[in-house]
Amino acid sequence: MNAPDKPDLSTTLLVRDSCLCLHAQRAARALARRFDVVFKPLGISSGQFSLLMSLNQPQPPNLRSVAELLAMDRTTLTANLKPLERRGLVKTITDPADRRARLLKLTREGEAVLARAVPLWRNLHARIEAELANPDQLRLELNRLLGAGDSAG
Amino acid sequence: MNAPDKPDLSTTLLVRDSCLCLHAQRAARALARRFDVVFKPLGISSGQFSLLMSLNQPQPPNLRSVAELLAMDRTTLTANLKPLERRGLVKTITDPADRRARLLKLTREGEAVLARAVPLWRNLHARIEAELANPDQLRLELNRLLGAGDSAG
DNA sequence: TCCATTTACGTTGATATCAACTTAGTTTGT
DNA sequence: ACAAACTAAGTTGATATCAACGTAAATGGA
Repeated sequence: MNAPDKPDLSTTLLVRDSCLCLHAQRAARALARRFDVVFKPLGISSGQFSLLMSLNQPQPPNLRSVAELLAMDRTTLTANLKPLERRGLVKTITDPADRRARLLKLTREGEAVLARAVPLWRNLHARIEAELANPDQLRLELNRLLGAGDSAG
Repeated sequence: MNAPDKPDLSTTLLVRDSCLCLHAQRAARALARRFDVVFKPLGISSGQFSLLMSLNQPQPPNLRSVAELLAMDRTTLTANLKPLERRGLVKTITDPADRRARLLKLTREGEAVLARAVPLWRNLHARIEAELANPDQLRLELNRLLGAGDSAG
């Protein structure tokens, strides 16, 4: 129970240079800002683009499955849907096969916004990939970070 | 000016599988949750850990430089400091050499919390690195995403 | 010196994020 | 059929995130 001292400078530098959580947060913030800028004329954010796109399926998915796809908390998704529903880009219907579940569906207007966003996404995304040495490898590694979660080895 | 149609399924799948913004957000969220869990006994989040660690410098940095280091908006940092100041982990002083600037400093208690967090970070971070094929490569690519910002090429 | 510009920061308003708790519908064992 | 367990989702409260706007201090040119 000795009072822990202040971490020394070498530890600080190690964390700053190597922490994958920090590196991922920074990259995520920077990328979000860049996409926010290009989507701004359409009135949507980068996160809203991802969400709308994930709803563009033949069969309307329920809330849980979309939250899983986006690797976000279920309750975060509930919150994120609110402004999109209010603006008429998304609507929800109770699943007739399971009245607990809400199925999420793009409206016509939601589809139109998404269609206009796609060329903007293509343009910026191509520029971003050009900045990278190996985008495919990056995607693979990022996906690996989703897996386990908490299997305390 | 023709009304854009709904994006077709192949486009949707392309975006879902390749969008680096989406992939980065997902990985960032998943990582944050994992670190939040291990830091919970100390009452700090993963983001607060990164922030506290970035203040552990010989010379107290000002707000702008920390925001840059974390690649976050300056006003976000202002907001993030509030709960840490309220809990007495961080204090700020006006820079005597430039009275516009606030210098950010860990308190003794902030240093103590940070010191107790380090072994928890080491443990989880090692497990996470073990899940990856090439952590160094991942960090390099993530850092590349910080650079340009908006140089519309 | 004086004023325009630049720089550092704060506030506000909207959205994003998650844990903890709650409600309601479904499934299962008997 | 019925109660227990499980599952889908909502609500609340705290923090995180950023753009837009506003304030004050430093800087630089005439």
